[in-house]
Amino acid sequence: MPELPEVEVTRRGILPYIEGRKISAVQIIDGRLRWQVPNNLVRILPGQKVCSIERRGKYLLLKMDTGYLLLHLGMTGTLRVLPSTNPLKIHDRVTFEFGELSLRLHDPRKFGAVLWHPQSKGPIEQLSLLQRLGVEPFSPEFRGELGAEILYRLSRNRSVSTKQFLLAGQAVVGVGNIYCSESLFEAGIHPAKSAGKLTRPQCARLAAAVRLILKKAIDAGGSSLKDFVKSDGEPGHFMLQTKVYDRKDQACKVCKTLIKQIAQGQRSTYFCPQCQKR
DNA sequence: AGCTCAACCTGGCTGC
DNA sequence: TGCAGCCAGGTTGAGC
Repeated sequence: MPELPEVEVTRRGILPYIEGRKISAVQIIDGRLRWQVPNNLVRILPGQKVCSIERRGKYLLLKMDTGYLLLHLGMTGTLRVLPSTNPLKIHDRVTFEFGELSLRLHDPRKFGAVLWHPQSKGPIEQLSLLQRLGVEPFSPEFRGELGAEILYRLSRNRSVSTKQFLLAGQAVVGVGNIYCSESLFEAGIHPAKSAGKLTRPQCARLAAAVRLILKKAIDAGGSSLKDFVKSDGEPGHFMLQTKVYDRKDQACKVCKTLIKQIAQGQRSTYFCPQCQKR
């Protein structure tokens, strides 16, 4: 689930309950995530206030009094705010207590991450994990022609497919496997086209498509926010109605041609061979 | 530098 | 039913 829209919806969902509040306790139920969750969080975090909750790519950045708490949802992570009296569920990995409320990271596949970046190590932007990320799709730097220019410039002399170029997030962040297929369809670009051969008009269409698809997905998820605090159960699935993703052998919603599925870099790509051209 | 691919994990579905 | 095999929303890092 967690591509940029889902992470952003999560950020907005937990914000009203967590921002400005102090952590009272931390429990690491199973810290063997992508990287080992630092054990000292249990000691460091209690008493610290969540000053703000920001997002960079698919990372959530909780600004604390003495540093940043970085959270990543990986492939299967969810963050929920629950009454702290609720019992832990299987696959709950870390729980942050805020008095009567708990913020819980639930992550069956354990590809998520919980990291600590103390103020003493400098600005969060200098963290190598964040430094290699492309620009934010909704930032001024990616608005209008600037977005097209970034895609065009960074794709020059690249032999990888446009699908892999976009998914890598070096140019623009947040486009995961689902929204990558959807964005390429929206832009009418064949996923196997070499990134280096993208024309300027194609880059312009792709930049616009990325902004549109991600925005639509965020808007669709926003409607589920009112139910963000639940005693039990999963957050409602708010994935955008897809035009190509997971629609192999189904009719294209535009031209009725059958949607194709191919593998690119060990990931599935879906596209319409009629609507999307090299 | 850029590309490909294995690896990290668990669960759910398909097909025998 | 049981079980093997395959697939899944992300990202790093090794090896070429």
